[in-house]
Amino acid sequence: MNETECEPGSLSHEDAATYATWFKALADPMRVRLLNLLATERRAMTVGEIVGLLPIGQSTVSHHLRILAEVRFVLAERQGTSTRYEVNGACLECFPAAVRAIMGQP
Amino acid sequence: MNETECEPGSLSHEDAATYATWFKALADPMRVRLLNLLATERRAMTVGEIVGLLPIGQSTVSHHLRILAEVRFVLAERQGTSTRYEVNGACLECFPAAVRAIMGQP
DNA sequence: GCCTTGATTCCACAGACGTCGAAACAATGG
DNA sequence: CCATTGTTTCGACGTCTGTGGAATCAAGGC
Repeated sequence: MNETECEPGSLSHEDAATYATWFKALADPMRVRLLNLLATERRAMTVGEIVGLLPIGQSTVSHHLRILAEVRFVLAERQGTSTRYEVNGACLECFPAAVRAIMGQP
Repeated sequence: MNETECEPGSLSHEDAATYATWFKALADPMRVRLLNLLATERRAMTVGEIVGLLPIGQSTVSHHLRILAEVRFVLAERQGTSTRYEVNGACLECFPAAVRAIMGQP
C-alpha cells in the first residue's frame, strides 16, 4: 500500500485536494452569480434579499451560501432574526496564488 | 419566460456559466495534479507517461485530459501513434482575469 | 405564552461525475 | 496482412450534487 512514490509535480496530494475543493465551490453557475452579486453590491446581504434577485428558492440559496462559506469565500454573521452574508476579501489573494502554485509560476 | 430581469451583479448568466465550466474542470484533485504535473515538467507528455506517475488507470487519465482540453487548459497534438499533451500558457492570463471579474476588481 | 418572519435542515429525486475493465480505434513495424 | 503499442470510447457501478418542498429551528412582536 505504501508505494513510496516520489510525488510528481510541485503540489502535494493534500494541496491538490484543497485547491480542488476551492474550485468545486465555484463549479456551479449559480454560485458564481451568487458570489459576484455579493462582490458587486459590496455589502452584506440576507438570504431573503438574494432570493428576490436570483431565480432559485430559499433553501437552495442557503445551500449554496453554506458551500461558499465552508471554503471561506463568504463570511456569515447572524444578526437578530436574519443572517448576513458578505464576501471574504482574503480570497482575492489566495485564489490567484493557488492558480500560480498549480501552474508553477514564480 | 422572458422575465426582463435586471441581471443582478456585474456578470451575465452566460459569463457565469462559462467561468463555472472553467472551475469545474479543476474541481477534481486528480485533474489539479494532472495540470500541475504538466506545468512543472514544462513539456508535452503522453498518456502512458502520465499513467506511470499518477495512481489512476489509462482510460481515466485520458478522460481527465479530455476535460482539461475541452476548456483549453491543455492542448493536445497527435504525433504518430501517441498524443502529446501540454499546458496552454494562455490560461495564466484569462483565469485570474475571470476571478477579478467575478470579484468585481478594477 | 402564541404567532410571524427569516433561515436552516431533512427528504426525495433526477442528473452528472470518477473510476475501472473491456472493447474498439489508430498508427507503425514485422 | 497481422501483430504490437498507445489511445480513446463504451458500459457499468457507486457516489455525489443541485433543486424544490416540507418540516424544523431561531428570534422578535403581539
